[in-house]
Amino acid sequence: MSKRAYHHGNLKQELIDRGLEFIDQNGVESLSMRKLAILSGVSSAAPYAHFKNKKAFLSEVQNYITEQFTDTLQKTYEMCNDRERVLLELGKSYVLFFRQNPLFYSFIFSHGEIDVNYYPPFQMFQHIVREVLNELYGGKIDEQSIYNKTLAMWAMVHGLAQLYTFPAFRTMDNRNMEDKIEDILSSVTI
Amino acid sequence: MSKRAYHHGNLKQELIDRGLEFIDQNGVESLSMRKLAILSGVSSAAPYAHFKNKKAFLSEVQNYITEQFTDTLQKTYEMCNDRERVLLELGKSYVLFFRQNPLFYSFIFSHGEIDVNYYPPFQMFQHIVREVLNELYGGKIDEQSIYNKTLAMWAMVHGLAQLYTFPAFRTMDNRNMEDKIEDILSSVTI
DNA sequence: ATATAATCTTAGCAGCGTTAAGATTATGGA
DNA sequence: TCCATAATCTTAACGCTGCTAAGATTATAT
Repeated sequence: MSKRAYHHGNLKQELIDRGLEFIDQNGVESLSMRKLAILSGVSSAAPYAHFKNKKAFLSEVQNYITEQFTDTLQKTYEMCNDRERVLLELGKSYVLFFRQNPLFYSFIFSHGEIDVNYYPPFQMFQHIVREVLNELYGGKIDEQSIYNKTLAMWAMVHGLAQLYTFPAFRTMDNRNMEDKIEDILSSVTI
Repeated sequence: MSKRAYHHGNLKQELIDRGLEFIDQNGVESLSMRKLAILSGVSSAAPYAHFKNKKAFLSEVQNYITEQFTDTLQKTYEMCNDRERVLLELGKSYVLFFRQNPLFYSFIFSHGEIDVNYYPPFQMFQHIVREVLNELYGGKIDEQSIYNKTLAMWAMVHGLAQLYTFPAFRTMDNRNMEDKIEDILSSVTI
């Protein structure tokens, strides 16, 4: 594992980690495989022993972020005992994740490869909306209505998440933000 | 104006037009100034007589698209006589614009330069939400509540617009889509 | 111990954004 | 109408990029 070793020992993971860091600070646009390689103390062609091409590399970084994101939402869901507030808390968690790392948002969602119906964060919304509606109106809600309301709520939260990645919203501190997000989300009703 | 003229005559506009076309078909990622120049029948350095750099060029294309988008929304607003449906129609118009040109969405919104408070489409939402609330609850609505509901509605529509640019939603025909969008948007209430 | 596979370096290709220097053409004032 | 100047274009070049081929080095598995 010495610095002068011919074999790096952990290059693949280091490239991913440095990629994450770079995207977080500078965005994908200016990321280059060569820079990442040099940063990792390795020649500029070395990454191609681990990734087919740049696209495949970025795809792995995307998956990594998506996992972190999903875990964050999952923890929020598990930590919330008040069933009336779970949708609100999930929304706040969703928005805050991308506010903390604004450049992740466009990196993840700009290359349109996700199928929403199988996207874990969306499925979580679906699960919760069903819970909420069941509690409100009993068991007699049709599936179409659940799906529509899920889409509506998810779209609102998702749109708000993008909104808060815009520069005009970067000055706020997080305390204020949480309250504002809550006010916005609770200004409409399912 | 002949093809062999040393001076193109209309290069700046042709570059923008071809840029629009290229982004619409292939996305920004694979756009290069050199290709655009060749496509326009001109040497690869010619564009730099009209644009400071690639970023400035893309910025002009962005503005062009945003103008078209704003005009589309404006026309929808003017054509809708039923005041109870104007918010719904605006939302549908918003979503459909980017569904017709999905690659425009990420191109416009992925580089986070817009200030929502001065973004014409957002201002239109604000205007309409104020109208609707005035009609519903009279003139006694506080500004904060209007702003929150505007953000909520805009975020929902904006998020839905992104949703419908994803591949999984590209198979639907437009008739079905309009109905579905309407169902989704009207599944929540202000 | 040795064959094989994995990992890395070096060198090089074509394409990119951009600039400098110079050629060509349009424009406005004498 | 002529001409200086500005606008527009070409050619050539720089350093950067993604990526590949060929070969060097090291790990692994029999």
